[in-house]
Amino acid sequence: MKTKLSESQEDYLKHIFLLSEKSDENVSANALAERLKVKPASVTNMLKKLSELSLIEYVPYKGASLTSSGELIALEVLRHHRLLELYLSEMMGYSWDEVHEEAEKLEHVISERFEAKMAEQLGHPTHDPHGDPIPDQNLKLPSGPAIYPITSLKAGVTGAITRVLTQDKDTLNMLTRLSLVMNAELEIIAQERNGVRIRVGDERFLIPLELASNICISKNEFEKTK
Amino acid sequence: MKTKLSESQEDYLKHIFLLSEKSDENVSANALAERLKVKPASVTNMLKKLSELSLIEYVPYKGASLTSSGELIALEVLRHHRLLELYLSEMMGYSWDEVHEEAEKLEHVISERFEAKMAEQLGHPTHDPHGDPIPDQNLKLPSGPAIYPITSLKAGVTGAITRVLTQDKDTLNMLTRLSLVMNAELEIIAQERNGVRIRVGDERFLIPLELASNICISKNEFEKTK
DNA sequence: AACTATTTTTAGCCTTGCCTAAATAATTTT
DNA sequence: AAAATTATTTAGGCAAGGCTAAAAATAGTT
Repeated sequence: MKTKLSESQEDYLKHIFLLSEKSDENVSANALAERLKVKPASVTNMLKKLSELSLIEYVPYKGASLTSSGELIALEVLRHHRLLELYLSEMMGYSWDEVHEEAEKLEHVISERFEAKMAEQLGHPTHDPHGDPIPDQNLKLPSGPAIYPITSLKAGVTGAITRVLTQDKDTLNMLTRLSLVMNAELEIIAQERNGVRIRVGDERFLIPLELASNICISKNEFEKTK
Repeated sequence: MKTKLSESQEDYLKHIFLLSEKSDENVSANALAERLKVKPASVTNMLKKLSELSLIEYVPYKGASLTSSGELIALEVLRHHRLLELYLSEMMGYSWDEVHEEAEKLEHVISERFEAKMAEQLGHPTHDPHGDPIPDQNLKLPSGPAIYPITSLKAGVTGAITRVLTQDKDTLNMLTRLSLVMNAELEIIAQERNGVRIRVGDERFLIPLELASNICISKNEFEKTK
């Protein structure tokens, strides 16, 4: 149980974690296969191995969920990944659409020392460049202020972008061109059947639903009346 | 021929390069096996594959040497490795006995972009923390000032440490404790049968031959007589 | 030149992590 | 509830890159 896992195994655990976050249900072989760009049969194989190692609970035909030790490993990998994204972005001049790929490779390779150095130099940050939360040294996820996908907010609400739930390079690049970057102020103009109409500075956009559901803001407080 | 090599293949090429540097002869399966902590039979296998790929010239029982395309790959890996060592040391507060291990893993994983960013931030350096030369963007090794292992110098010669040919953590740590670090000024007191007697500051040491042959200095010029 | 010792190679096996094709279970439709 | 569709698992294979044991080549000694 002390043996170091393969990169592949770490990836499986990471994506089981990420998929569980969304759905609360057991993670299906199919969903994993799609994520990992691998055939479902290969997933079944790996799930059996991870189950042997007590890193997941796996009931054939019923999907998998992490055990607590599996979850710790997933969080460790996630911490690596998100610290790396921020490090690349803050310290090495990467743009937010470039960080994901590089982090994806490095996350399995860096030492605890490297992780600690990054965290230190970054001032023990709580969120990466996409607003994703970074587990702390004890692998606890930070409890940030409430954030909302812009699809869930009423017209008139304003707030700053705090999270963008995609790692797709081209999408991120597109958002950059629209000034829809981290911390950008934004107003919800209207929810419509084909998207969310918003204002950013002087510009107005109609963001298609699929994209809009990935953009999250923290609502501004009502102005304090003095 | 465009296909990316495995980490293992890259390592073979790197170590063939490093071994050729020393001896000028073909690299033997045995020497490689020892370096790579692998059995000679495994080496033979890999040499056949690398030969297939025209990355080495391999004559059974006669050892291997790099082709020019194999050498380019070795130099690329070496550039990654040495830039990483310097980056870890300069930008992340690693000590020189810690950098090797980490660089060993990262060298196969970082992108060209990462390489370029490091080089840029470090001001396109020519030597790593052990004084090893860093191939430039075009993979040319820098031609530095002449350096000499302290075993090869006469009594009375002084100079600054410019290269230390070991990556052994404990040896490096020991050298640090003795203030035998990069750029330290040093005087050769005498060559003796059991080692080289030297002075560093006020301290005098007798460095065993095996270690001494790994420590290189650039000789000080004679004081200009005005 | 012959014999011994050392290196190197061959042959066959193992594990990891992927694949395809076929079989089986679960789910949805009619 | 039976049939059809979809999801999952089983079975058998493949490539990488190690391993061991045995055979063959080279080198060193007498």
